[in-house]
Amino acid sequence: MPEATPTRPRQGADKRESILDAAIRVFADKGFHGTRISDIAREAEIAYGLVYHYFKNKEEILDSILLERWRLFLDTVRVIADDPRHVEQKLLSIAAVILSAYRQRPEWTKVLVFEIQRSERFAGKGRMQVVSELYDLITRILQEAQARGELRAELDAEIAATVFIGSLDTIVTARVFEIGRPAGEDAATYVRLARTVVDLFLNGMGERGDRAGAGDEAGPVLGAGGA
Amino acid sequence: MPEATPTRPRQGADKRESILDAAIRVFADKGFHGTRISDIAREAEIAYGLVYHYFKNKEEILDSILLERWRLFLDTVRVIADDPRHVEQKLLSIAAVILSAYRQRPEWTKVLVFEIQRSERFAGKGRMQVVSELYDLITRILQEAQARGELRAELDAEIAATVFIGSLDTIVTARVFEIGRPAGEDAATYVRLARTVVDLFLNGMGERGDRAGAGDEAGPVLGAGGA
Amino acid sequence: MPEATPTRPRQGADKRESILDAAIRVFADKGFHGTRISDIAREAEIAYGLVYHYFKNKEEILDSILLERWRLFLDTVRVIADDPRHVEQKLLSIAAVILSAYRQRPEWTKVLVFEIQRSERFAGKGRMQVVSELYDLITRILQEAQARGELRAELDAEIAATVFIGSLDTIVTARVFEIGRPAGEDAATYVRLARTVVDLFLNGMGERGDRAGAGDEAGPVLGAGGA
Amino acid sequence: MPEATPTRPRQGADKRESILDAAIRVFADKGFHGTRISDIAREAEIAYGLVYHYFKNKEEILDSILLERWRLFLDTVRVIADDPRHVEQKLLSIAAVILSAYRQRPEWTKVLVFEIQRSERFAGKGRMQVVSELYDLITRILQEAQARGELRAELDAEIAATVFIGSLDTIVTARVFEIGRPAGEDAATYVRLARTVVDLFLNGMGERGDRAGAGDEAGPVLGAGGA
DNA sequence: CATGAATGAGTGTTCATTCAT
DNA sequence: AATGAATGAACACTCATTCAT
Repeated sequence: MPEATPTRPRQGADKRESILDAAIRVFADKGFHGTRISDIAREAEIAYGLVYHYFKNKEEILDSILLERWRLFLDTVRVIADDPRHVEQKLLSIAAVILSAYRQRPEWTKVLVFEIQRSERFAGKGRMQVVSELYDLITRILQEAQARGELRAELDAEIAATVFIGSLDTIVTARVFEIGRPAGEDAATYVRLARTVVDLFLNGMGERGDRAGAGDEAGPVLGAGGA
Repeated sequence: MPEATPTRPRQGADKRESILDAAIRVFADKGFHGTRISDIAREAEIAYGLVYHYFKNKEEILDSILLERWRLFLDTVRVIADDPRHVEQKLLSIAAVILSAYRQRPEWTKVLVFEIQRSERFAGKGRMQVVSELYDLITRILQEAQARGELRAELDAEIAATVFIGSLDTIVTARVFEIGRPAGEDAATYVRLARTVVDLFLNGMGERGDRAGAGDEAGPVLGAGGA
Repeated sequence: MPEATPTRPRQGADKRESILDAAIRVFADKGFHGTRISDIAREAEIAYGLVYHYFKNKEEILDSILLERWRLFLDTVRVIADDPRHVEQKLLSIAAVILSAYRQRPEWTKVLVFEIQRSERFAGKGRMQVVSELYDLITRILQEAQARGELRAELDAEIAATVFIGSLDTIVTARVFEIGRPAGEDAATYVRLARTVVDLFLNGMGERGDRAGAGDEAGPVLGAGGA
Repeated sequence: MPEATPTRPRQGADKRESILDAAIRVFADKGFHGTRISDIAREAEIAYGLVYHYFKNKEEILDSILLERWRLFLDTVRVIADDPRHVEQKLLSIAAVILSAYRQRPEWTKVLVFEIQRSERFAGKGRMQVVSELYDLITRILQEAQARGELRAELDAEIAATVFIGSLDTIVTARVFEIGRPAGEDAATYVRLARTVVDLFLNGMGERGDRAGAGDEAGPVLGAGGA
C-alpha cells in the first residue's frame, strides 16, 4: 500500500492524533470520569478496541493530552521567558497567550485546567512536575526582573508567580463556567483583559496618590513593607 | 440521664453531621469519584444503609457539604465586607480567613476547592450561584473602596475581584498539592502570606521608584494606563 | 386513657384493618413487588414499624388479604351453590357477584386476580387450596346439574368449571387493563355482561338452527359429541 | 458436527438467542422478579456482562421474549384466521395450537401468560397492543362466522372472543400451576381438551333436550335470549 | 402499642480491559 | 492494524426487617 487509499486517508500515527483530538473534545464535555472509552472511539470514528492499540489505558490518554499539549504551551512560555525584553512585556505576552488560547480552544483549556489535577500521574508528592515547570519559569522571569531592579525585590518571587498564574487561571475558569461567554468578548476584549491583569499585577489596585510621597502612613496600603 | 450515655453519645441529627464530617475526610483523601459509600460509612462508624437514611444519594452528600460549609464561609466574608474599615483591612481579613481555614481544616478546603465543580447542582448556566456570591461580595468591597477613592477607579472591579480570589485560591491549591507543606509553615507563616498577597494586590509588583515621579516612560509598568 | 380519645379513633384490631385496606390499594396500584412497606404505612397513616406488630412480613400481608377477602367471596359462592335453584340461576348469580365486585372494588379484584398467583404460599404442588375451592364449588354445581339432567352429562364438569371461571376471570382482567373503563359501563352493563356469559356457557355460540334437528352433519358444530 | 468448530459452535446473534432461551427457562422457574441476571448468564453459559451487550436491561430481555415469541404465535393464529374453513375448524385449530404449545413448551407458555402483565412496555392505556391483536383476530373470526350464519349473531363477538380466549388461558394456567401435570396427559389428552373447549363454546353446556323444542320455558337456559 | 432510626444483604448496571479473529 | 464480542470486578442504591426507646 504505497499511496494512501481514498477510503483510508489516515494511517498509523494519524489515528493516534485523531484519538487524542476526540478525547479532548469528550473530556471537555463530560470530564475524565464521565467519559467512556466508547465515547472517544465513536467521536474519533474508529473501532472500540483500537484505542487500546495506541494507549495502554484511559489514564494514558489523559496523560498524553496533558503532557503533549502542555509541553507546547510551556515551550511558548519558555521562549517568552528567554526573550530579553522588559518584564512587563513578558508578562503581557504570557497573559495574552493564555487568554487567547482559551478563546481559540476552550476545550483544550478546560481539559488542561480541570483534569490536570485529577490525573493520578500528576498527583502526589513534589507536585506535578509538569505544572511546577510553569511556576518555575514565571518565578525565574520575576527573579531576573527583581535582580535588574524592574520589580520590587522584597517580595517572594515564588508567591508572586503563584499570584500571577492564579489570576489568569481563575479568569479563564470563570469564563469556562459561564458556558460560552455570550457575544461581546472578541479578540480585543481578551487583549484588554491581559493588559488589565498585568497592570494590576505590576501597579496594584491601590490609588496612586497614596503612593507618591507617602510611605509613612500607619495603616493603609501596607505602608512600609509587607512581610 | 443528665449526661449522654457512652453507648449512645449522639442522636438523630448528630449522625447526619458525623456522616458529613466523615465524607469530607474521605472526599479530601480520595476525591468524590474515588470514594465509595462504604468508605464513608466505615469512617463515620455507622451502618451502610444509614447513609441513605439521611441523604438521597452520594451527590447529595457532596452538595450538602458544599452548601453548608460554604455558607459558613460566606457568612464570615459578609461580616467582613460590612465592616466599616479600610479596604486594606477587609482584604487582609478575608485573606487571613481563607488561609487560616486551609491551615486548620485542609480537608475542608480541599473538598471545597476541588469538588465544587463536580457537583451537578453547581454546574450550569449563570455559574454556580453560591460561588458567584463570593465574587459579588469582593466586587462590592472593591467598588465601595473605589467610590471612596481608596482604590484606583479606572480598573474593572469585577476583574480585580477575580484576580484577588484567584490569587488566594491558587496559593491554597498549591499547598494542597504539596501534600502537607513540609514543616516550617506555622500560623505566622500564613499571616505573612496574607499580608504579601494583599500587598501585591494593592501595591503591585512594580518597583516603587518607577512610580514616584515617572509615568512618562514609554513601555514599562503600563505607564499611562492599562485599560 | 380509658375511652378512646378523639384523636385516636381507632384502636388495636382496627389498625390491622386499615393496614390491610391500605395494602390493597397500594398493591393494586404498584403490584406486590413494587410495593414497599413504607408505602403501605404512609397510605395507612401509621408508623413504619407498626406494620410489623400486626404482620410478620410483607408476604403475610398479602396472604391475609387473599385469605380473608377470598374467604368472603367463597362464602357467598357457597351459599349460592347450596341454593336449591336451577343451575342457570346459580351461574347467573355467581357471574353477577364477580362482575359487580369488580365494578365496586376494582382494586380488590385486581389484587385477588393478579397477586394470588404470585404469593409463595399459594404456589406449589396441589395448587393453592383456596383457589381450588372455588373450582370445586363450581364443579359441584355443574355435576349436580348434570345429575339432575339440567346439563349435558357427557362433558367433564371440571373442565367446564374451568371454562366458566376463566371466562369471567378474563372479562374482568380485560377491564382491569383498560385502566378505568371509560364511562358507559354502568351497573346495568355488568348485569347484561353476566347474562351474556351464562348464555354463552349454557347455549353456546353455535347457530340454533343447526342444533334443532341436526346432530348428524359430519363436520360442523362438533356433531354428535365432543370427546 | 462436520461444520462449525467445536470450540465456537455459535456466533454473534446466536448468543442473543441462547440468552433469550436461557431467560425463558429461568423466568418460568423463578418469575421475572425472582430471576437474577447472573442466573440467566449461568444458564446460558456466557459471561455476566455479555447479557448487557445484547440487552439494555433485564426488562428488555423480557420484552424481547414476549414480543418475539408472541409474534410467532400471532402469525400462526393469523394464518388460521385467514383460512377459508368453517369457524369450528378454525377454533379447533387455535385451541390445539395453544394447548399443544403449552404441552411442548410449558416454560414459554408460563412466561407468556404470567409475565406479559409485568412488562412496562405492555402496560398502560389502550391495553397492550400486542395482546389485543389476538383478541382482534378471534373477534374477526367470530364476526365473519356470524355474517355467514354459522354463529348466533345476536351475541357480542368481542365478549365471545374474550370468553373463548379466557377458557383456554385458564385451562393452561391451571395446568401450569399443577407443576407438571402428573403423567396421564399425553398429546391425545390435549386434542380431546381442545375439542371439549370448542364443543362447549359452540354448543354450550345446556342439555340438548331442553333446546330442541323448548325455547319458551321461562327461566332455564336463558330461553329466548340473554341480552 | 407506637415510633422511626439503624442494619446490611442483595442485585442491577456500568465499563475498563482483554482477546480471538 | 483493526474489529467488536467477551469478561468480570466494582459499586451505588433499595428495602425488608430489627431494635432501642
